[in-house]
Amino acid sequence: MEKMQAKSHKKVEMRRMNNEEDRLVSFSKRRSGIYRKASELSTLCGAEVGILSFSPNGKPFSFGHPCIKSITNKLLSENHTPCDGTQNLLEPYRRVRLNELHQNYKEACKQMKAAKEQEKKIKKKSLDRSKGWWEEPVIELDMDGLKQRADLIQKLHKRVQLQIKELQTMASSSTSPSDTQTVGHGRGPC
Amino acid sequence: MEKMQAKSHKKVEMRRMNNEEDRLVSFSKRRSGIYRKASELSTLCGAEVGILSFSPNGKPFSFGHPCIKSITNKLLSENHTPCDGTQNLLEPYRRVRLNELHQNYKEACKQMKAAKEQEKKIKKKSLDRSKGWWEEPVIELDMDGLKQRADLIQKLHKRVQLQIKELQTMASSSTSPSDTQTVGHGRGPC
DNA sequence: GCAACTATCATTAGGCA
DNA sequence: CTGCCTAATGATAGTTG
Repeated sequence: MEKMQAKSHKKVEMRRMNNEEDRLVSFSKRRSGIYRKASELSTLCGAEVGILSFSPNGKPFSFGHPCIKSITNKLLSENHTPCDGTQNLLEPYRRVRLNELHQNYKEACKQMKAAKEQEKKIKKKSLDRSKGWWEEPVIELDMDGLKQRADLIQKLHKRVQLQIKELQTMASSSTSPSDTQTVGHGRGPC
Repeated sequence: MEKMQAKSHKKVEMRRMNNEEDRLVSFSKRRSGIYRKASELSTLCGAEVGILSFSPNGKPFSFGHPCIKSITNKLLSENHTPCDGTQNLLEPYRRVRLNELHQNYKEACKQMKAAKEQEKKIKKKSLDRSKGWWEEPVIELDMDGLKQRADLIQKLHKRVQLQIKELQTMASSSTSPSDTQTVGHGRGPC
């Protein structure tokens, strides 16, 4: 069929697209673009980048270079001494304290990761590998595997949750009562 | 001063830049670009995006739209019913199980957030506000405040950690022994 | 849904402040 | 580290398989 002179695109307004499908398509394309950018940033500059996003439909995606896990770990453990000749940001003393505080986060993250791995594995079975190394859709669960796992963890979870609630209470009473604001663009209620 | 005919840029090779300063400059510029892209993605498509990155020097930056916190929360709670007419990905039954599992993660995250908030507040005091609403450097801690907080949390942490370790052990024994691999680009050892 | 295409728009390297 | 500048590269809307 003869190729029509592609009308190419107009300047796009920066506001929520009206058409649902357009939003999804644009999301896919632009997400790819951002992943490429992030990858380049990492390669060119030696930085580490992690991205977590939700599609308009609420479908979650994640990206990491070298991998999401190392990003989250690095955020808190900081056990290595990278190219920090110039930065004296976290002194050893503070770091020790921070590390201890952050253990909680790391450990809990492992649980999440494990769950996500399972989802990923299942999803990946029916996934085209050549799509791109950087994309890891995290959806759709294996019913049986997850149920077993959830039952198991659920029991433990209840115990842990009690402990954590205690921790929450004491911690919040030692600081300002309303210390949970974040910056962000603040489009909606946080 | 007369403007020199800007030599403009050559095609850039996709490999780690040799010059350290170039890397830092490029990191800043490209990071800004990625943030803009993420913001656009969010605005145009109604998606939620969170980005965590480390500069070549290890300096951490985060970005979130509408805010980082809502992203991490949304990842796990999923209490709302968005535009999911087409997706039947997580059925109610599975979601309940998942929610319980994810409570752990959320609670632990709160601790982290609280700590990060504190860092941020302190840092923000001496920070140029006009730089941009989307950037939140998370560095440099308040010695006294953090110490107090850390001492408190440390005690509780130890108790919780024990519980979590149990949870870890039981969980991993119920799945494959080596279930902690992640995808990512895998540049270095994960 | 993604892949290819291409005319247009958008980002950015490099230089300087 | 960021902003401004310009020319050059890069991303992508709109369309077709």
